[in-house]
Amino acid sequence: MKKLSRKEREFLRHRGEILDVALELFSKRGFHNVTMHEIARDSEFSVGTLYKFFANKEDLYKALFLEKAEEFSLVMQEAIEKSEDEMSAIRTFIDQHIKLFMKNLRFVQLYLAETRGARFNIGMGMEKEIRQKHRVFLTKLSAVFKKGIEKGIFEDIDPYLLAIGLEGVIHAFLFNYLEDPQSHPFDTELIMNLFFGKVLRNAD
Amino acid sequence: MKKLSRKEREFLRHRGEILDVALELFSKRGFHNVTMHEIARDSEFSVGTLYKFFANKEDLYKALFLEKAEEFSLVMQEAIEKSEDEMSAIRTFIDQHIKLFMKNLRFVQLYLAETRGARFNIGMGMEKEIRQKHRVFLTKLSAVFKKGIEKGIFEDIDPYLLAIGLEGVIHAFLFNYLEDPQSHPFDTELIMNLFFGKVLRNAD
Amino acid sequence: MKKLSRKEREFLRHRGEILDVALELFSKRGFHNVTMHEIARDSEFSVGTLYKFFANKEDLYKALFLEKAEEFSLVMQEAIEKSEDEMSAIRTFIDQHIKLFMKNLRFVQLYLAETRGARFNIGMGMEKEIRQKHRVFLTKLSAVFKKGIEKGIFEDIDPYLLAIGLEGVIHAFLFNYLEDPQSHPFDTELIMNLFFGKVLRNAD
Amino acid sequence: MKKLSRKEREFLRHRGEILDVALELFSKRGFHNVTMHEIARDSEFSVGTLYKFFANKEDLYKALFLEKAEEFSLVMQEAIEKSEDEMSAIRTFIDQHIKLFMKNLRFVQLYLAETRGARFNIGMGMEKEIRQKHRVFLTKLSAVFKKGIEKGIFEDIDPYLLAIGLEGVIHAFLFNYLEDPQSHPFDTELIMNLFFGKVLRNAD
DNA sequence: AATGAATGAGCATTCATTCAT
DNA sequence: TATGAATGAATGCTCATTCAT
Repeated sequence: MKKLSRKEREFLRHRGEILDVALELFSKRGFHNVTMHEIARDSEFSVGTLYKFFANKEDLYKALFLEKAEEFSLVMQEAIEKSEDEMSAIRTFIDQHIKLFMKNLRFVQLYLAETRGARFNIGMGMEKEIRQKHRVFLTKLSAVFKKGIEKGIFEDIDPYLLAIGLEGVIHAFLFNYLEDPQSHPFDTELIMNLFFGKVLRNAD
Repeated sequence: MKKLSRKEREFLRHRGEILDVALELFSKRGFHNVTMHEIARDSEFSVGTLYKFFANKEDLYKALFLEKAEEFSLVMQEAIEKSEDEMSAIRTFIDQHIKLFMKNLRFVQLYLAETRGARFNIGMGMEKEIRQKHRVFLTKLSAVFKKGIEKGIFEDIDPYLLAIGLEGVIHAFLFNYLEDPQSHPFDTELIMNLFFGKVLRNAD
Repeated sequence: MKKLSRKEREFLRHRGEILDVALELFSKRGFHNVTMHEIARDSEFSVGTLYKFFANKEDLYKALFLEKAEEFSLVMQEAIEKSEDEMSAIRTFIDQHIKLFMKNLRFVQLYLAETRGARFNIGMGMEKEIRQKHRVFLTKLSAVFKKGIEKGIFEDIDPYLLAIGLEGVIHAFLFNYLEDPQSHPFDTELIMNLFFGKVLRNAD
Repeated sequence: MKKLSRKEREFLRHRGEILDVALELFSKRGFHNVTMHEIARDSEFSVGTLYKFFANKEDLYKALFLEKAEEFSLVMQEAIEKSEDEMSAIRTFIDQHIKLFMKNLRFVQLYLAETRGARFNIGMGMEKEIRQKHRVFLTKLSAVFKKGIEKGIFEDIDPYLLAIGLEGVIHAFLFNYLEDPQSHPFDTELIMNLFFGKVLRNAD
C-alpha cells in the first residue's frame, strides 16, 4: 500500500526474525518453557531490543499467534467464498486447510494447542479473542453447510455442528501427521469420502 | 477387594481431596499458572503435606492425569469389547465417550489439552506415556473398523484413520460443548449419522 | 550411685540408642545434612519420641557432643593427674589420648571438626561452652609443663603454647589416620621423640 | 598479562566484592548458616546478580575456597622450593605460613575448618579436591624432610609424619591466635625451637 | 506414653523486565 | 538506538517442630 522507509522495512524485517525464532521455540517447548533470553540469543538480538518490539513476553506470543492465525483465517475464508457451489467450497476448504497447515507445521503445533489447549498459556487475555475469531470463522463455514441444506444437498443437521465436525476430522488427521508423519497418509478426497457418507458401505 | 485400615482410608481420602482441588485449578488455569501454595490453600492442607503425597508438582499433575486417563481408557475399551457387532461397538463407544466426558468436564479440559496441546506442560516426561497409551487405544478402536471392513460393513479406508476421525469429531463436539454448553446440542445418533454417511442427501 | 527404677534405666538406654545413631549420622554427614527423621528412622523411634528426649535438634547434638567430650576430658585429666612426674604425665596423656580416640573414631570426627571447625554447626550456643572447657583442659595440661619448666626439665617456653602444640601434633596425626588408616603409622614414642628435642633441656 | 576491557575488569571487581562479602559471612557462620539473600544484601547486589556470577550457593563457596587455597598453596610451595638448604626451607615455610595466615584471618577460619572439619559443608564435592591438593602439598613438604634425613640433618622419622606434625603445630598456634589474639604470642623461632629438638640430630 | 501426620517458616533459584551507558 | 547487567518478586521444595489420637 504505502511506501515504507528503509527504517520501517528494517524494523519489520527484524520483527519478523524475532517472531520466527519465537515460533520455533514456542512450538517446541510451549510458552512457559521458553525464556526471553533464549529468544534473544537465537534471534541474535539483545533482550532489551525484544522489548522495543513487544511490550512483554505475552505480547510477543500474542503477536506471533494472532498474526498468523489471521493469515490462516483469511486464506480459509477465501477458499470458502470464492467457490461456486457448496460442495466445491467444502472441498476447497479442506484442500487449502491441509496445504496451509502442511506449509506451517511449526505454527500448527501452536494452533492446535491453543484452539484446544484451553486456557493454558496466557491467562484469559488472548483466549477470548482467539475463540471469538474461531467462532466467526466456523459460522462462515457453517453458512456454506446451511445453504447446502437449504438447497437440499445436505441432510438437515445443525450446520454449525457440521462445521465443527469437519474441522475436528481435519485437525485430528493433521495432528496425527504431526506426531508421526510417515504413517497413515490422507488427502482431501479421503476426508470428503469420510465426511460425505462413504464409510458405511451398504448405506442405502 | 482388600480391607484398608482407617489410616490407609484416610490417606487415600486426603490424597483424593488434593487431587480434586488440583484438577479444579489445573483445568482452569493450566499447569504453569497454578502454584503449590494455591493447591495447599484450596485443599486446606499445608504445602508440606502436599509433598507427603506427591514427590513434586509434576508428580502431582501426572498422578492426576494418568489415573483418570487410565480409568477413561478402561471404560472406553470395555465399551468397544463387550459389544456384539462392529456397528453397535462404535455406537456404544460414542455413547460411553459422551457420557463419561459429560460427567468429568473438569478433567476433559485437561485431557483435550494434553492429547492435543503438544509438549507444553511437562517436558517429555508424561508426554510419551500419554501418547503411547492413546495410540494403543486408537489401535483397539481401529481393530473394530478393520473387522467391519473385512466383513464388508465399512468402506475400505485405513481403519486407524477412521478411528482418529471418529474421535476427532466427538472431541470437537465435546470441546464446543465445554465452551458453550447451551448451544448446538448433539447426541450419539447425530454422530452416528454424521459419521456413517448421512450428511450427503442423495448419497447414492 | 543411686538405684534406678526399670523406667529410668529404660529411659537412659533409649536415650543412649538415639545418641549412638545420631553420632553415626552426624559424624558421617555433619549437623546440617542429617534430618531428625533420619535419626528417628535409624534409631527405630518416632520423631515425636526424639523430642521427648531432647528439646530440639541442637540440643540433641549438644548432648551428644558435650557428654562424650566430658568423658574424654575426664579420662585425659586423670591421665595427667595421677602420674608421678611431669615426663610420664605427658607420656600417659599422649598414650591415653591416642587410645581413647582410636576407640571412638566416629566421635573424633565430630570432635576435631568442632574444636577447629570454628562456629559452623550451631550458632554460638555450644561454641563457647566447648571452647571454655577446652581452655580449662589445656590450662591443666600446661600446668604440667609449667611445673616441668620450674623443675628445669623443660625449656622455658610458654607452657600454654606447649600444651597447644602437643595437642596439635597429636590431632594432626589422628586426623591423618582417620583419612587414611593404612598409611603412616605412629605411636606415643614417636610423638615423644618428635616433641621432646629442644624442649627437653638436657638434650645436649 | 592480558589487557582486560572495562567490562571484564568491572566483572572481576564485582565478582571479587561478592566473594569478599561471602568470605566474611561464611567464615563467621559457616556454609549452612548464611543465606544467599544475606550475601546479596551485604554485597549490595541483588540475588539474581549473585547467580550471574556463580551457578549456585555451593559453587560460590567452592570458588571462594579453592581460589584462595590455590593461592596459599602456591606461596607455600615457593617458600619451600626456593630455599637453599632443608633447614632454611622449613624456616621459610613456617615464616610464610604465619605471615600469609595473619594477613588472611577470615579465610583461615574457613581453611582450618575445611581441612579438619570433615565432610561437613558440602557433600563430597569439593572435599576430595581439597584433600587431594593438601596431600600433594604435604608430600612436597615431606620431600624436604626426606632430603634432610638423607643428609643426616634430621632424625629418621617418617617424613610425611614430620610434615603433618609441623603443620599441626603451626595450625594449632594459629587457631589459638584466632580465638584469642592477645594471649600467647608465638613466632617462627619458637616453632623452630619446639620442633627441632630430637629431630635435629646434632642437637647434642 | 508414643506416634507420625500435619504444619509453615524459610531457603535456593529463576526469569520477566528495567534502565544506565 | 541498542545493549545486557542488574533487579527482585515469585515459586518449588525442605525439614524442624507440634499435637491430636
